[in-house]
Amino acid sequence: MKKQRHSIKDIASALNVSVTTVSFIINGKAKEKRISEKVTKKVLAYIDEINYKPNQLAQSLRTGQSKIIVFMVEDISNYFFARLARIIEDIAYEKGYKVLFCSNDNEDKKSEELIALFKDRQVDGYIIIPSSGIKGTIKNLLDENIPLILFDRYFEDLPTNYVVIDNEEATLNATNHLIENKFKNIAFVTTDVEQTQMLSRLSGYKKAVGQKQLHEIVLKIPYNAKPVNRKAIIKDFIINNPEVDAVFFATNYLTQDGISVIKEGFPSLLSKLGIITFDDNTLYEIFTPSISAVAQPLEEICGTLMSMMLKLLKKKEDQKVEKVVLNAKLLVRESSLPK
Amino acid sequence: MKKQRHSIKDIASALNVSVTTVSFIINGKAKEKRISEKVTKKVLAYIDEINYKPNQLAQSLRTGQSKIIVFMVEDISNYFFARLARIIEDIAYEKGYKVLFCSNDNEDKKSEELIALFKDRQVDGYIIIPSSGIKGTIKNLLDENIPLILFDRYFEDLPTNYVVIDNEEATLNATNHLIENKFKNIAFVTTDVEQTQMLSRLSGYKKAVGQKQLHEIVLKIPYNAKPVNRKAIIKDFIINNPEVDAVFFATNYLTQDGISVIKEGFPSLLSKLGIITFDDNTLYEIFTPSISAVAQPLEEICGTLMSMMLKLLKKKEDQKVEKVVLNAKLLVRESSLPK
DNA sequence: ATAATTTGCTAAAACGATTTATTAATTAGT
DNA sequence: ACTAATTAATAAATCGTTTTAGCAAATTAT
Repeated sequence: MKKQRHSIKDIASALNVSVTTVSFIINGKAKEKRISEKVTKKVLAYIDEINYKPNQLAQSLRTGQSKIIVFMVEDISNYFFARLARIIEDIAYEKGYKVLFCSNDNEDKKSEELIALFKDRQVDGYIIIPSSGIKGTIKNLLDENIPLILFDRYFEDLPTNYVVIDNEEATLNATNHLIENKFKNIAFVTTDVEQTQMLSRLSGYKKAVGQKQLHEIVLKIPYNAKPVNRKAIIKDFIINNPEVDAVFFATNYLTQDGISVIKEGFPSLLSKLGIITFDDNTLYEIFTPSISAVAQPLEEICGTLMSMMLKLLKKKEDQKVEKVVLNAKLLVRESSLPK
Repeated sequence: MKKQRHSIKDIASALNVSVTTVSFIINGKAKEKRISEKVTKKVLAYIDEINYKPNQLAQSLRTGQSKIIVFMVEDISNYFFARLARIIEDIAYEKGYKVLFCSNDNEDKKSEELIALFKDRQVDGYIIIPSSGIKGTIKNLLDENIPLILFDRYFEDLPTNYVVIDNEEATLNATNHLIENKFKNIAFVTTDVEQTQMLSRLSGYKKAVGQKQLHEIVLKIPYNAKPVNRKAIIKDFIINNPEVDAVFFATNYLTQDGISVIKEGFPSLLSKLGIITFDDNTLYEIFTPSISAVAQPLEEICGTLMSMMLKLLKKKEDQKVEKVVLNAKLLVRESSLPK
């Protein structure tokens, strides 16, 4: 019952031409290779008739091109990454590429395992959110001249292509927005990971409060802390800093923890506190109060990533390293307006 | 500078043995094929030394196994699907499989294009949320004896493996919960797609209100309506049905639309109305009021899917069709409790 | 009429593995 | 001492493409 898959060989023998001829025709090299109009038509017609589709595996083996790219993020179930994934997917499929998505949980071991895995599979290119300690592995990819783009964060001293947003500018603006709306004691809740994106976000906040001579109130939560512990830390922080009238959460899971703590422990604060979060979520819009967010330009990020990738895939040699910095946008909602 | 990738041939010639011998050893058939202990050790040592990894493409071409499975959902950026994807990813990678995720937007054309695409790539198995009109395509996969599991919904008259939840039971319970909490006029907001999951959800609701002799108040929103139009429809519905004291949203994007409409147009209703939504989201917990949700057992669904898939991949012949129905869980939060 | 080109097509190698069939060298059996 | 069985290894076919190198026939040039 199993339907027969056709191969070039089948076509060739059915039409009494050579495999070479068929291959040339399929690959649009008929004219260039001087295959007669007559034969070309015959073959194309037959291909159409039996609905022949080349075996991609064989093609890949021969050409060394798998037509697969890797998109590695922290956690594909996270809203921000999932949105990116979807946009990348659409562009890639349109261009004839398939995408292997994977999550590294921002862990070096996972990142390295995954990269090793993909190498055996002759993946054509990598778009990666690197965990902090895989500079070596990234450098290897670089040395092997494999198409590679980092995004969201990067390594200062590694000449890689990357696409990031101007995190400092983003938090600077957002913090200023809070200041303009009369918030005086703005806390910045972030993690302790020393990656470029987080450092820039912190630095933007510091710049803003510094310029206005306000107090820096920073809470760094250990990256590996479990949700319960993170919440406990935030709760303590709120108790110990009663002067705080606004909170800037540097990443979305912290926002979630923070709001949860406030809702449980200090419900009256929810409408009083100024709140801004980094990375938007559709649901923030329908929160009560709706939550202001720094939104990354998802389409633009993905568009840039993919057009860079396609360029890299075309000609692998002597390409200049491209560093792209895009701008985030502050979505002002109720939570950051005067109360 | 490009690092040389090693092939079996390289190993063979470096050690003065045949390619066959090396292959046997790599595949653990040394004893079975009577390769001497001595040669085996030598080869293994060398493989380890140069860190040889077989070329998966070549392997796949020869064996017909790509070690790739497809996971097709409506939209990978949707929270529910993204969560599933992540869990599937973890299980698959652990078992040596890679996953091609893709989104069909519940459109037949996309689904069919994607499936056609993957066939050329010799994908080993498919886990699919089918759009409503691809019964034919699914049947073809079935006839070709390709490992296939549908989930979330299925075709009544097609003997496919599937994993779904008991939607009827879920909405029946959830509706009863509203009734027990004194809500009398419970609206059910759903879409007009005639797929098994949506029909069952509706039927569970109808059963519940029927048993208690309450009014059926059902709003079916065209699946293809744009968010703006969906909201307009919901708004009209609210205006025209002032008796409604609770709303059951049959799927998560409708919840979003609904809350948005309520927040904008009828803010006082938000705390008065009973609300339940289908499919949970971490953020619902920290909403004000927190939103009660019917939560599907994600881990269980994915675990079942993958163990079924691995079984299918092992021995392709004469397998019984498996139909698994799991139970959802009602997460009771503020929105469905008495006011 | 002969040499040089052009046209139309193809044989065969290659990609990197797996697997079947076979060979050569030992060892065991009688 | 001669056959049978076992051990150790390998040559070659295969998966389905792409691509290089080349051949024969037809055409053009001289």
